[in-house]
Amino acid sequence: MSRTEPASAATLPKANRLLAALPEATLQGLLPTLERVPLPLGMVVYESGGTQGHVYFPTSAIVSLLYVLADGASAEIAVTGNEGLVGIALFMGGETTPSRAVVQSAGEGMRIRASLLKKEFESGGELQHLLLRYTQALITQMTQTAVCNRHHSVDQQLCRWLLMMLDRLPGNELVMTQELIANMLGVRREGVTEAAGRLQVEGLIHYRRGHIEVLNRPQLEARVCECYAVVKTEYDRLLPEIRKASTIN
Amino acid sequence: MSRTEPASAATLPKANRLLAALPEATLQGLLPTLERVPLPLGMVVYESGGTQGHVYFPTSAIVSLLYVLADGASAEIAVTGNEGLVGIALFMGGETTPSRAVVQSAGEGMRIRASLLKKEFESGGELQHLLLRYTQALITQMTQTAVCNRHHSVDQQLCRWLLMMLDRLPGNELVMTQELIANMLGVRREGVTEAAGRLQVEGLIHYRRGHIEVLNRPQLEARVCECYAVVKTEYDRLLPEIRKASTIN
DNA sequence: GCGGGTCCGTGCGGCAGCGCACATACAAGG
DNA sequence: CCTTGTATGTGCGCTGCCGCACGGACCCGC
Repeated sequence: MSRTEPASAATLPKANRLLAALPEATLQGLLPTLERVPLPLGMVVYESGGTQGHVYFPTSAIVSLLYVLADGASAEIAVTGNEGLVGIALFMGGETTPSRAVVQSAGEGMRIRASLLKKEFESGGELQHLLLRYTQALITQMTQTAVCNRHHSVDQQLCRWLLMMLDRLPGNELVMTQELIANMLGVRREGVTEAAGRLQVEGLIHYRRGHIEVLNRPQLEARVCECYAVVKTEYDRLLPEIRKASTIN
Repeated sequence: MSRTEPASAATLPKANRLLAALPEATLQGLLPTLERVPLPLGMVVYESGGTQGHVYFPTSAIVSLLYVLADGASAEIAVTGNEGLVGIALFMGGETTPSRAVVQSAGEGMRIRASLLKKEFESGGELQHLLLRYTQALITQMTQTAVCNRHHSVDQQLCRWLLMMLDRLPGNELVMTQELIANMLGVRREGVTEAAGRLQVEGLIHYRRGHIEVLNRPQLEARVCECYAVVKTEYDRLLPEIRKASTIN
């Protein structure tokens, strides 16, 4: 909102830090099918088991990988912002996954035809290394989610989730209802209401109808479980190229 | 135990279905550092964050990827038997992961120097495709673990865990204490005792001090949550080469 | 400025799983 | 055969989260 992003075709890809980390020549090779796309809130980028022709690189949007059970219950598996991409199955060889990708925070992204990206990937250069290291970072996020689901309280998980979103947003306010957060965490809406209420009483956040503002990030970090730091450290270790100065604490 | 496996260097690698699926020429290229190793119960194949020079292909052993929290609590992330390999970080580019790999069921495996495997991987042939598809299958197992941890009961998770072990064992008896199972599932030992007791009363399993025998697999499958089938279906879809006739139900 | 849809707050009963404590039973080795 | 270490059974109070129900508050658009 407060950002004025230059819209030229030459600089926009750089808004995704994974694309920005590519050698210039490689990026040029991708340009033919690289296109800017809006990613509105709630858009289903990939459906579970469905095949899709494009790989998405969020620039300002945030996309969640969500698993939906047969009975309708759901759980977030991982989150991707402008540090990553959505659609690893398209170069890992499986074409699809049993999970759904949904836009959680509206914005934009770049997309590339899967066939072209795969061709570049197969040529085995820096792009391949980068995407594989990103995939490993994503794996870490997924495994840590599994552990966190098993052992940590809703309070802790809410803190973790807020911090992860914050790392992928320009400001410190997120547009998000508690109902949606509950879907992501796989808990009751009331559970989120109570946890968020506690955080608000202590002055860490302030919220109103679908908006959450983080007032005291350090306190949030003091209260979160170890899972957050583990994932963040792995991202920094595996993908030093995408480090974003503004979120290094 | 009841199997008589020929020990010749020419056929032993085939006991790992991932190795068996490789083109003969590729397998030949790996032979120089391919060696048979015992994998005794409790052996730590990889330590969290540690670097290791070999990638392991279990032939008769079962290895769990385990995450151990700072307070000592733990949770299993994924399981690997003779359908897979341990050490994906060594070709994904990260060298290590924040999780531990522990032998859960004693047996043997083959190992290869990581440098050699990585070199073959980088040459981009069928081996690369196979390992990447295996990695995607493993990702599915991890994400499903996350979902299962969030939404399903200890009873259901125990069924899932038993079936996964069964798929990777020659017979229908596993050598495993309830304490260890509890560590894997990330629950109390007593919780496993109670869940296993219920299964025994209904005649699905029989156990005694560290041994569990599955008596009625179909009933176990009827009682398990959907997570088991999702993962199994993805393994079959992504890795048709490694399909094992004896466990197709 | 008013109405209706969405979002949030709260209360209540219920239950699964936890942490703890201790009793029992089994297996292996002297 | 008996001891010892380990594995399993059971009980109890507690807590975190669930499912449900409903009241209240906010915001947007007419």
